Amino acid sequence: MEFNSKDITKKWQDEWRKEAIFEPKLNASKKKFFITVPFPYPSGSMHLGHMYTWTRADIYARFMRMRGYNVLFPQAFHFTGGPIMGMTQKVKERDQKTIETFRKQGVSEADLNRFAEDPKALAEYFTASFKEDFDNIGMSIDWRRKFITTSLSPYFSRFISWQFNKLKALGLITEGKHPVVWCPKEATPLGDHDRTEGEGESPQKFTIIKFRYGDFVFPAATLRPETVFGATNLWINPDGEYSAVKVGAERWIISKDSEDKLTNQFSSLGKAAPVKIADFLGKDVINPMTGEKLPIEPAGFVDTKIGTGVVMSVPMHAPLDFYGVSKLIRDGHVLKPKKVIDVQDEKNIVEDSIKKFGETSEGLKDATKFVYKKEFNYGVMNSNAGAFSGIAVKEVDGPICNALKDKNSYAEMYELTGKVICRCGARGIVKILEKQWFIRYSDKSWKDKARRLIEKLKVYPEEVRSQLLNTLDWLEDKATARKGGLGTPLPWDPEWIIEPLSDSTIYMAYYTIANKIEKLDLKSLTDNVFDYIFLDGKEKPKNDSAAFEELKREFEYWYPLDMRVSAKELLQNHFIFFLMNHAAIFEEKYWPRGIQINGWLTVSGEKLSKSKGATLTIKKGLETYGADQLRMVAAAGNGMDDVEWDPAAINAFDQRIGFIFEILQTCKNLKGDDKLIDRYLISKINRAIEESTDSLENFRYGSALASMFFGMYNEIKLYLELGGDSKDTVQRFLSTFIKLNHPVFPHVTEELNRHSQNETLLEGSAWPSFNPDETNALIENEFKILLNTVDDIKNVIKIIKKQPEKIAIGISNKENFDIYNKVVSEASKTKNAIEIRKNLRMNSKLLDKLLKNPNKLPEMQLEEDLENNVFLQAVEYLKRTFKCEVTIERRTKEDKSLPGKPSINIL
RNA sequence: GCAGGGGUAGCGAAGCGGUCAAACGCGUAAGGCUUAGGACCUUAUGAUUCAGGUCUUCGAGGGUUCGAAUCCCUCCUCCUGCACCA
Repeated sequence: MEFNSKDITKKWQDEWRKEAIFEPKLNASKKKFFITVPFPYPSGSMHLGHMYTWTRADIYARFMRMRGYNVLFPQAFHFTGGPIMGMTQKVKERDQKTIETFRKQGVSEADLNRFAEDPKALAEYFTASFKEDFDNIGMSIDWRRKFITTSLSPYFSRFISWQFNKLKALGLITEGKHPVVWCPKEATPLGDHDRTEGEGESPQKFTIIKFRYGDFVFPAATLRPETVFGATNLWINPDGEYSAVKVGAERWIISKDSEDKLTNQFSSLGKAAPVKIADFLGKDVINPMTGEKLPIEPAGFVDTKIGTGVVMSVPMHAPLDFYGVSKLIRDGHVLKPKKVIDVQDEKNIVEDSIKKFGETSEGLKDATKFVYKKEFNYGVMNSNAGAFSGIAVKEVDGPICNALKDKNSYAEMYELTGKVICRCGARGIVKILEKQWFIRYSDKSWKDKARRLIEKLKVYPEEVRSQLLNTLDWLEDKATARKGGLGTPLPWDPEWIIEPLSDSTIYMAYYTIANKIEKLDLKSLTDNVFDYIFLDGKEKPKNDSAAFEELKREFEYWYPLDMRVSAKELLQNHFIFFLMNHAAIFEEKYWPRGIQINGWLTVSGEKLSKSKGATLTIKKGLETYGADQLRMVAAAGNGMDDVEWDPAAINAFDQRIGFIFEILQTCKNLKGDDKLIDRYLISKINRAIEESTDSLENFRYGSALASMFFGMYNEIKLYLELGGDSKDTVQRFLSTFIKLNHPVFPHVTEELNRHSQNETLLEGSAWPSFNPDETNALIENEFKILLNTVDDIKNVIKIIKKQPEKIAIGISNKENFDIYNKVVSEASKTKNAIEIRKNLRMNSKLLDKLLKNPNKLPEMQLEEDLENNVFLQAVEYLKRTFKCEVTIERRTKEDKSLPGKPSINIL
């Protein structure tokens, strides 16, 4: 009988659906397990890269189902934000690449026309396409709970409104201003993906210190306000163009180049009038912190494009300033440089660093970096810093800025960390958005709560935990709404639409009620109702109370979320928000319990992108390879490793499954008795159960596969080769193999299971249990010795280059075994060969040999009889392998035989 | 720049203080099967030796230890994220 794994896929999918196995019901007597994957954007066809993460989740869902859990694995779709609108726009503009991709994926011209008109049509088309692909690849998803986001889905929108009202009531939403990278031509924020140049560049805050000269203010922009105590003078570029600008009641002198920039950052900026900067040279300004008079000096190195074009000179802490000031002093100016920061072991850090890096402009730049870093990390303010003396540089920024504010000498501005060019060609600038809604992720007590959550969380792989905790440290407030795109409006300010990373943080709770809530009257769903359902709100809603009670029971049964599965790029954004929002809104008992982070599926080392994805769609993959075959790819990775798409590996699957099927059919005819090899195989079966259970549980699917699939396959082959022929053992093997592999290869294993006269579905059947009493390390070890000996014999035959007539294998004598076992027991106490020899007090060649290499001390006890029997029972196998007479003898006197290493005589 | 994670055979990887020349998979080679190819089966796949031996490797360099791919330090290099962008 032929076994075609592709033909049976649909059959079993239908069977599972018919039994509604993926649609779990509340069952208080059963442990539940709730697992999710972040919802996808249905803005194109699903490709193999998508499949990777979902398959990993599905394997877990099926694994837990077999272990007796009531598993909920729902899936919704994200319509919020730009991706879907973006695609619509591209179709509308007839973007060639997009149109081509869609056509390849089988989108008709009529559909394309609909997409151009309506983002919803596009999203719904691909939602259906995703769902179909999910089903075809065997995802055990509960589709009753499917929903979409945005105001297109009023019930979900209501839920999001509740969430945001809740955050606001908790004081976690504020309104404020915010610097963004901005395209002046398109008048929109410039995200990384909108740039042709300058990815990763961001606004950097500069402190502006106001130095006054009469009515004028010289605003020096600096990254290091703490050095103000050591300022000797100001620098301006004598060849630069400068202007006087009204800022409030003040008149600022700034470079002409910085006018535009500041216009976007200061709403109160007045008209600019050019000034002759040379007129100010040599005039004295007042240092607001020290009251000292500082002269304005010329310097060609001042870049009028950076900051305000006015620079504070701090020679003892800035190599460039040191260089300039030294020159002035040589020319007879009276300037008195002073140090305000001390760093241990660095007396003259600026001078030394200039010597080290050289006086070229490149060298001075490097020296500057070096000094900044050193002083920031290790510096302490000294007595020249007055009240700030003794404070570490790291901590002093805030207090000094406050002091400057008190003296009305503080302002701030932003500068890009590098050049940014928009796709439209315009050069990006920093703009301060004056009115913007924020989630206060910087809130310290909120972070503390989140920290507690993360410490209790199960994290796979474990390394991810420290990354989450570290992310908390730098996490700042996040803008949470914007003016355009799809989404749910902010309930109190509906001009603003909640952005995608913010409306996807606690929606897993919505899954628990998604299949029931839409039957209720939308109008009845007040915030009080959600409070009642999710937060145990005191106030029991009056209308429809039975229905609400039911929702509450569902939530309380299924929550918290047990596992969230996703790829590594979401870790420091989505996951951190997801965890923080749960910490803020839900009671501790409903905090998430686990997350899994995986890598990507790569092709020639690169992540599957939209363009590559177009050719590696699920539909194509299913046609070419089959569902279980694709699933095997997802099971290849451990931890956060990326997995390379390797279709060649799929051969290994078909071939081995074919072999298992063959055994399944022939094993009925077996009639043998139990032998040592049966005990060996039973022991190995138990090892496979133990190992693969542990690996699956920890999302180490690559290891699980090596054990339960490849490992078990190799063991049954060995068993049969060594003459194993017990029907019971083989059937035991088969049923274990089939069950262990079911989470990864659900279709094929159901088929194999049915062929073994088993009428019940594997889905829902019990996971094999590990029985330590059936393992036998001694026997396993002896079979390993047998195989090693076979290798040795082959090796020798190769060397002597002749077909042997007879092979005599000698098992070592009792005396040797005794010595060997004594060494083993000593070696369990100490690995020190000298000590072992001291403890054993005996002379023996064997002992010398065993102790020769302390790295290779024997670790496992051996039994003479067992070794003898294993070889005796393998005689037929040995004869077959070497095609000659083979004898097994016990050696009474010394020959080359050692315990665990029989002697070989080839004649 | 900051934070986190990696660098092991031709490739993907396992091992994370002691039977490690390195599981498992892929690839490659030889033989078998076949009209032939594919598939499949068997064997080999660090170097050297030619009676089961020996030597050398785990990004580079130092250190700790009887013993290090595994622990510590320095350096090189790759990947991920750094927010209004999903």
